[in-house]
Order: sequence, then structure tokens, then C-alpha cells
Amino acid sequence: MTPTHDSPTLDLLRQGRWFSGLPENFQHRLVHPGRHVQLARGERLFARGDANSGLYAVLSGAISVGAVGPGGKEALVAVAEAPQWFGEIALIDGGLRTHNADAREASTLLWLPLPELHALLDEDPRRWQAFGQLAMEKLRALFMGVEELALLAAPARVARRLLSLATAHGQLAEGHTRAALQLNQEQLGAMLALTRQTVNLVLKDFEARGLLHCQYGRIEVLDAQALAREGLG
Amino acid sequence: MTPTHDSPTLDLLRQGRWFSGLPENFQHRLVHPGRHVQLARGERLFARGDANSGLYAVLSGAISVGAVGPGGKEALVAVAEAPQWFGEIALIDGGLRTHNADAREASTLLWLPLPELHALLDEDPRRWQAFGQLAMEKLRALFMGVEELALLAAPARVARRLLSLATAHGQLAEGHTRAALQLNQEQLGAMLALTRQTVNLVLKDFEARGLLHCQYGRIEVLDAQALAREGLG
DNA sequence: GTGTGTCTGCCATCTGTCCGACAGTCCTTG
DNA sequence: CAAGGACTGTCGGACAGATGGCAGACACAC
Repeated sequence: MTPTHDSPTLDLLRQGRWFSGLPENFQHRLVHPGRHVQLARGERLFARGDANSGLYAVLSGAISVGAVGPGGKEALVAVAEAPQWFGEIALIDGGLRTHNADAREASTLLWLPLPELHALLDEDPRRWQAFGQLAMEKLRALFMGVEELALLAAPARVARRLLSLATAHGQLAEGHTRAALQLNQEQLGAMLALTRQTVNLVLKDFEARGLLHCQYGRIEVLDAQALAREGLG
Repeated sequence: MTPTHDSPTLDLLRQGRWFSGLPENFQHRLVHPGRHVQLARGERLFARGDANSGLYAVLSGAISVGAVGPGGKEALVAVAEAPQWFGEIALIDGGLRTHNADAREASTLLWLPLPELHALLDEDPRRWQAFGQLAMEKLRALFMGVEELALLAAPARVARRLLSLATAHGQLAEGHTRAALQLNQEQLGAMLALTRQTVNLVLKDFEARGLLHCQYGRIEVLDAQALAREGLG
């Protein structure tokens, strides 16, 4: 078994912190039985309340994870991109899907159906811990998000979230960051409980001060350090 | 092994949904090596960033779980009362404490130190799933909390949170609810990212309409159904 | 008792964010 | 390359909720 380039999928997924920390043999056992799923732009993978269908990893494209609350306002929990995994919550507790998962653009996913997962887990139940750790990454990120939402003013919230997105909530393996974030102001607002207008105001201010560069549906972080300073107050 | 009244601690903990769903033998193995910890009012059990010390269950009293953000504002994540467990996040991912845990009043805890937990887990690694499920209860509750925070106005937030607290976020076994919530308006505000004044305003309105009854440091839910209706919009 | 700290109830004022609207720019698709 | 859709930039009015302040009620220790 050659350690590198045994498969482009493995190489891609190893850029993620969680996956790269798994035993090599487990990595293979996850990827091998996985099936590729193609989604068109706007297509829905699953909805809140759906039965658990298994675990997914994003191989290309972007999946937005969110829900609409009463009143039609939309809350966007996360945008999952290249090496991120999702869907483990329902796996662990056997419950229903917590959120809607929609393809923001044409996307390819690696899908591990439930039977395959349970086979893996029955074979070595210590693997439950690994899935627990995946969920804990989300839980910790969510705790930070709640706190930001509760205690910080709009500019600090925007600054922190942008940095968070650039590092995929610390879920990328060391060294990997995204320079340009593929999202529009409306979606950023939906993550932060702000309106598009407010986001725009903050973004323009940051841009005027050279912290970032706004493009059409795209935000480029120029000065991460200064942005981090904005996120303090 | 007599099924009931083998110990008052077991009986108490079985009122919690998570614990009551565990295999009987696992229940005993959790409670037996547990040590009792006494905390005085205001005493701190652990702080954010502390190393993992193990898992706790509240036997009496109340532990407030929260953190202070930049600017000195305080965010209260939860108040853990009688049969609730906490501290599993650090157990699962081996990381540091996410929050401060302080005794709101004189409290007794059941403490499972890390070595005992790992012994249990090594013995039967399928038990990892159980701890994962405990964490998923929190994760799901947190998702709901974020959404409420993001999409709902103050009165609806207050209504929902009160109901949530009355059922301990669904973490109590079926049938158990708390009629009277032991918290003041400031703390309720800290959970909802509202000021005490706003909470007071909402509470007075609800009280005038007979939905609840405010007392000193105590809120009694009178009409849970009507409160649920308030939480919709 | 009395005293002290905590909690509630309520007020006037101020401000950050929402809301609706519209023009301008940029992408995409036919 | 034209047309239609999506996204950005910006405005002024409206309002929910924050701020700060204070008097009174309650609880507990002495």
C-alpha cells in the first residue's frame, strides 16, 4: 500500500484535520466503500427531519447547511466545502437530520451509507470515538458561534466569522487556509443574524481600510491579523 | 441485583433521559466508581481552558455553565440541575474545557475521574457511542438555541427558553418537568443575549396575561401551552 | 429587630440594526 | 450580444432593544 497518491480522493480528504488524524487503515475503509454523489446547483441532499442516510464528505463544490425558521427568515449554519465531513450527528444518536443540506453549486460528495458505517463500527467499536471527535469539532465551533452572536457587535461578528471561514473553523489540517471565500453578503448575513445591508456596511468599512477585498459573490481576506484585531471588541 | 432502590443516586440519575437509556450494567459501572464532590455557593468547578478532569453529574444544587466574552459581558450557556451530566466534550476529543462551571448554590456532584472513564471505555469501546449521544443532546439543543437567537424577537425567545428550561432541553426522562425555574431575570437575559430590563418587560407582560408567575429569583410556568404559542412568532 | 446586598419594576433617552427601496454593476444563458 | 437575473452600494425612516439610573421589595446574616 503506497502511502501517497493511492487515490486523489484520499489525498484531498487528508487535507482535513479530522480525517488526517484517523489511522491509515480506517481512512481506506472509509473511502473504499464510499459512493460518489453528484448534485446540481440548488439540488437538495436532505432536509431537516429526514431519516438518517449516512455520512458525507464534500469532494468538490459547496453544500450549504441551514434551516428556515418561523417567519421565513433563513439561518445558515455553515457552508461545507472541499474536505469537510457532515452528517455525523444523526449517525451517533440515531435521530433525524437537524438541518437542510443544499448544493450551493454543482458538487460531488463521497457518501457512506448507514449499513457500511455500521459494519465499520461493529468491526471496531473504538471507531465510535472518531465520529464523536468529528461531532465535537462542530460542537466547539458552534459554542464559539453562539458566544459571538450573543456578545459581539456586528463588525466584530463579521470579522471573526470571515476568519473562521478562511480556516474552515480549524477543521483544515495545519497550513491550509482559504484566501477567497465564495459567498455573498446575504449568506454572510444569514450566518450572523444580520441583514445584507448591515453586512455591506461593515464590509465596505473593512475594505476601505485594506483588510479585505470585495468581489462579486466573493470575499478575499487581505490582512488576517488586522481582521483578528477587529474581532476583539 | 435488585432493580429499584439499589441506591438513591441511581434512582435520581435514572430520571435523566440519557442515563436511563443506558444498559443497567453500564449504569452501575458509572455510578459505582463515582466520587461525591461538594461545592459551596459560588465555588468554581473548572474554568474554560482547564485540562479535562472527567465527567460530572449534578446530584443536588445547580451548576451554571458559561463564559465571559470580550467586554465583560457574560454568556450563560446552561444551568445544569439535578440529573444532568456535563463535561463529556473534553472526554470525547481530549481537548480543554469549553466553559466555566460554577456552583450557583451549594451543590453535590458525582465525579467520574478520567482514569475510571477510560477503564470503562477500554473494557467495552461501544460505550463511546453512549458518550457521543450525550454530547449530541447538547449539540441538538445548541442548534435550536442558535436558531432562536438568530431568528426570533425577544418575547418569543424568552417563551421558548422558559419552556426549554422547564423540560431541561428534553434531557429529562418522559413525564418529568420543572414547574418552577430557579433563576433571576439577569441570568435569563444572559442566556438569551438580552438585558435584564428587556427580560423584565417581557416577563411582566406574560405575567399580566397569566402565562407565568414571577417570584424572587424564581419563575413559575402556569400555562405552558400559551407560552408555546408565544414562542411561535 | 437592623442592616446589607440582591433582585425587581419602571423610567427617559439613545443608538444600532432592520426595512423598503432603487440604481448600478456584474454574471449567465440563450 | 442581448436580455434577464443576481449581487452590490447606498439612502432615510422606523423601531426594538440597550443604557443608565433609581426606588422599593425581598432575603439573609448578625
